[in-house]
Amino acid sequence: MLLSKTSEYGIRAMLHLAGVGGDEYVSVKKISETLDISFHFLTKIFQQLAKSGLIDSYRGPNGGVRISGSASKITVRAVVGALDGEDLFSKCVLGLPGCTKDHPCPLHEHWIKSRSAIEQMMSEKTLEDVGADLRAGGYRLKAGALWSED
Amino acid sequence: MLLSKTSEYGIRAMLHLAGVGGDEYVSVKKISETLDISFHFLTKIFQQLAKSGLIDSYRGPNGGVRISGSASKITVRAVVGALDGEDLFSKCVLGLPGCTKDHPCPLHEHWIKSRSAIEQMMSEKTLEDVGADLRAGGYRLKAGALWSED
DNA sequence: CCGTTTTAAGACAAGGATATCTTTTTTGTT
DNA sequence: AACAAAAAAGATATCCTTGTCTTAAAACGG
Repeated sequence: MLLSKTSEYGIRAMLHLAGVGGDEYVSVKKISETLDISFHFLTKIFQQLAKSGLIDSYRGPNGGVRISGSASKITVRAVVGALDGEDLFSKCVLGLPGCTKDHPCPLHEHWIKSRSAIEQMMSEKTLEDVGADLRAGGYRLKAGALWSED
Repeated sequence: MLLSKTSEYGIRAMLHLAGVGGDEYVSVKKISETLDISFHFLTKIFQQLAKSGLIDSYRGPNGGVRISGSASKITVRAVVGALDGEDLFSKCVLGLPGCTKDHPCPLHEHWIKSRSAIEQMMSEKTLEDVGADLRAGGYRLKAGALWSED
């Protein structure tokens, strides 16, 4: 599996916030119900994202979470980095420590190309871009329905 | 992590066999010591590879494992498929079931390109190719040393 | 000041991946 | 036939991810 469940859920939740737009706080409970994700698990994911500075959180009635700063400054790449760490973008495909151009595994040259392609793909996708895509329609963030039908 | 430890070890072991060349049986014990991989764990991995038809095994003195058929017909892609299954090459990056061109997640179009690039990279690497690379020198299959220094 | 809503934090449970150990079966050698 | 070498198979242990549950802390409204 490329991404952990933590990252899968975290990305979906962040993209959902981007689709909602604005700077209102949205409760984690609401998000978890909308996206069919375990509430308590999602809470912990947002706590990690808060520590990484990607979201703001606020307690009490009408509290919740929101994207921190501008959605145009946050990429899917940053969400994965905050939740799964840098391994996907830095480690050897065979798990060898210190696999570099000078001390390569047999797949090194080829893997770093694929790895860079993944990183670039995730880096050029900002939350703002995806939010606009979602509002334009035709995309899904959960199993059953289109985003607009959430 | 892109690949499981099972696949990481399995690929390294298969590439090692390709580097050795010939159709002699090599004992799993020897391979596990050469590559610093747990013997019992590697045994189970080879059992899976045997069931998938990628290796032959033979018991008793001078027994062991060897690549089944021609090393030019087996790719890294096939090893991953046998050990980790098809998920990496078929599933949605966000884990959504039924994520297709008609019912896409917001990353679908971009992800299938990266996914295909990975699959193609692994598909064009045959064990024979890598075996030749290893014998030519300069590559590693374990943490410390070059393959020729195994 | 009290009750409600919400995130924060911690404890715990289930499951799978990883790893180790033991026993069985097959094969070759003496 | 007896022994040794090696894979096959099964049992068990450890760890991390995933998921659930409970309690605490913060914020708001009456």
